[in-house]
Amino acid sequence: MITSFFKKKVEATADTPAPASASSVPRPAKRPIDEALGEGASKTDVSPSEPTAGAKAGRRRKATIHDSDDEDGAGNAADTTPVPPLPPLPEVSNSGTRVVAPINTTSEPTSMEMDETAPSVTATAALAQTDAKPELAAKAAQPAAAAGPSANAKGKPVGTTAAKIAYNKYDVEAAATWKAGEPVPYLFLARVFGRIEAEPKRLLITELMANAFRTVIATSPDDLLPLMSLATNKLAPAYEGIELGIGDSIMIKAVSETCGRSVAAIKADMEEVGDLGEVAMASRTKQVTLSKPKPLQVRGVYKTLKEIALTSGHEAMKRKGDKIKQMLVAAQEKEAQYIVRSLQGKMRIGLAEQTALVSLAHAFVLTASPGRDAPAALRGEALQERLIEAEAIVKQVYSEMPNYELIIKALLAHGIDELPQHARLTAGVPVKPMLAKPTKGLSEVLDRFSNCAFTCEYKYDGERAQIHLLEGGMVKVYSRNSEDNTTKYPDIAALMPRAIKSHVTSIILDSEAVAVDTKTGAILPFQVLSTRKRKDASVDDIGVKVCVFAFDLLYLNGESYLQRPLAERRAALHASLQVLPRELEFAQASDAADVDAIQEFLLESIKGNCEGLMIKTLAENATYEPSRRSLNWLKVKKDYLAGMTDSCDLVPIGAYYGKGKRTGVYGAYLLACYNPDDETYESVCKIGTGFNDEALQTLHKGLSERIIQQKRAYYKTPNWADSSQPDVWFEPCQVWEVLAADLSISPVHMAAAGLVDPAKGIALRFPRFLRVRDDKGVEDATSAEQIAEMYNNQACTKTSSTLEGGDDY
DNA sequence: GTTAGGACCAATC
DNA sequence: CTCAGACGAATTCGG
DNA sequence: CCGAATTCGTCTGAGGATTGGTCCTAAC
Repeated sequence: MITSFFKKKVEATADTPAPASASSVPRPAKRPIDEALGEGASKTDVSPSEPTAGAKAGRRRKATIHDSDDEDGAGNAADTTPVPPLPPLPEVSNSGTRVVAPINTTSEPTSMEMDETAPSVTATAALAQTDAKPELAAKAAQPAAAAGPSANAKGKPVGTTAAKIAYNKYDVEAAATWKAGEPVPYLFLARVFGRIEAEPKRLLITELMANAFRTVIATSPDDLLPLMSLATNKLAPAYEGIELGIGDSIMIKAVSETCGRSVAAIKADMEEVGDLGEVAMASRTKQVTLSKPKPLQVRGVYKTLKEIALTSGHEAMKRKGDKIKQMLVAAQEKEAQYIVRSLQGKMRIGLAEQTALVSLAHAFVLTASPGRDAPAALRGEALQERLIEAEAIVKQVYSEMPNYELIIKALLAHGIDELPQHARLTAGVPVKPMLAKPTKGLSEVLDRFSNCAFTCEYKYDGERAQIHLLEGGMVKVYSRNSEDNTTKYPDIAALMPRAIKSHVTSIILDSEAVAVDTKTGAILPFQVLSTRKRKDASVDDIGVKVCVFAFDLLYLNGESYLQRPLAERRAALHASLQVLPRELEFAQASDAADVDAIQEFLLESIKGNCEGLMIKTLAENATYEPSRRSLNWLKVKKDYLAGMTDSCDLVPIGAYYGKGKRTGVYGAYLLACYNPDDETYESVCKIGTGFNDEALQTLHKGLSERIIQQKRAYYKTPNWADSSQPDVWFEPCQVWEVLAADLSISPVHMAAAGLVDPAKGIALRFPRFLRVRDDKGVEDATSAEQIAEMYNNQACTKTSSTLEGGDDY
């Protein structure tokens, strides 16, 4: 019966909806910041909370390329500034030529020139009033005009091995308004961030950041670590466990208090603007401050953020709040915006770790270092090769030693080429784990690995555990994100000495920690694992037992195994450990290459309460190098398999305003199933992924017409705090097809409450939007009873396994 | 002063 | 964890 | 064979359920 239900779903999914061409709705990746927000004092001010501003923001949001060009043009006009001191921005070389999207042939020729001269200058107040010296702009414009749009500065045709990033025309020293050795003003960084945020091209972003690094290296190298940390929003290595303890709620309060505005007013602005940082900046700019506080410094902001993170105990929130307010009060231009974003943990400027690492590498190539040619000696292709080489070194080193402090110290002291000798893989320091790329099915896997040896392993539904055994016997356990989980897993620490064979003195292994029933040995669901104590657990009172399923070896007896092929690493793994049943085992693996055998193996894995398979090459391209190819493994999860899916038809009953790039549309919806027994709609999950831009627009438009003032009496929805309640409610009017990986007993959602658990309802795990079901009425939505049935039908829920769903494909 | 519950956060997937 | 969009590089197509 | 078109890989930032830990507040 259930199978037939699934079958029905499969058919339903088969007829594809007309795919919307993404080009039909040109939405710029980055919305230029609204002028109204930046210009506080100088212009007739329009508060963002006022309706006019909202309308304006809305228009801007749909801006096409034209608008961005306008922005560029406006930014070109240099200005004077009332706010000293003003460090000049690093100048970008004009290697990049804007390639206007082929669909949009309407852009004017002017866009080119504008772009060449000042690719990232926008009309924001902060940047409009920059120092962009006219001479500089003119200088930059000239060679560009001469070279033409499809050639780089040297006039070489684009396409061959033309310069990736030219790195000309940046006067490292002149960019600094501070004297060498003095602290770098935070304003310098804030302006760089501003330019980066306005720049969609990654190569130019890389260049902007690299130039900022160059200037700081040349003048105040002590500030390089703070700079890197602020740019990537990492206060300390993950394994040191330093957390800000600040979230949106606290930030909203802090902003409202600093700016003397109500929380409600801030929230109202958020609806329009979609970014608390911008709201803070706008509110600050409008404030009249009597005494001017000392300008913020890069190292000062960094230090304060760390202090905030380390604040704990009685009145901690108050003390954190005070520090935040201090910074915000001292903030000028866009400083407030980026301070707020740092505290929120989302810089959203289009530059993240990977790009920052590249910039860092490039900066050191372009800076004279011990035993290296002066950068001036490097030109053209030689320079490019050098940049690429440096990039690889830095990324590689970072993946083996994810610690900016050590890397930057080593870079400053010894330069790039010596870096690997000073920051290498060590037991006790986590390695960035290798990740897997999702695939849509076995056929894709076979496609990809058609001509090389590969192996399949069970994909266990637990938690990644990178286990280090150090010389001397100490054991450390790290998570997927390099957090130190040692005190969470004293049981793993205890089993390691028993598991290693006698020749092993130190080892790093990669594994999945999975909850198991010690009596039966059965694998338990992830939900059970997550109830384990997280900190300072003691071996004696561990409620949930764990079995470690080891699948890789990265390091053995002082030697790195990262460069060796998987076949070899796996052999060493098996040779180094002995199985301790229900405590440490090897991941179930099969080297079979024929389709039927793999299919069978996949089915078995699912019957064994696993998520599916991991597929990895054994010999070629089989090293453990997350830096070079982070997704060299493939995963086949059961929810991608036709016939094994949990697909539902659900009704959107509420929605949340989107933030960031979803500003102006709903960012997420609350979905419900239908319970015909008492004619209610019971919430089963929120959903915020699977929509393309067009769907976001259409759904927003369509459902905005169905808003009701209050939620209906027959909506059974979570008992959330006010701050989590949907921003709007809808009448039941649409049915959406939604895919999920699993169903879980929910502490908040209401679906099928009473049918499986006496009080709790059921929720979807990893829900994603597939399409609107125009063919279904709201009362044809998946019923509460069906949800319960689907829950009970899951492999891990079943007692007597009758999972013979193989017939479905 | 102590404790219980709630709000919020950070972490896993 | 899932997903979409953007850029840039690689590869394929067509004259 | 070269330039244009297309595909592919990488990176970023939107968003999900669920849990334990921390701090605050209100009641005792």
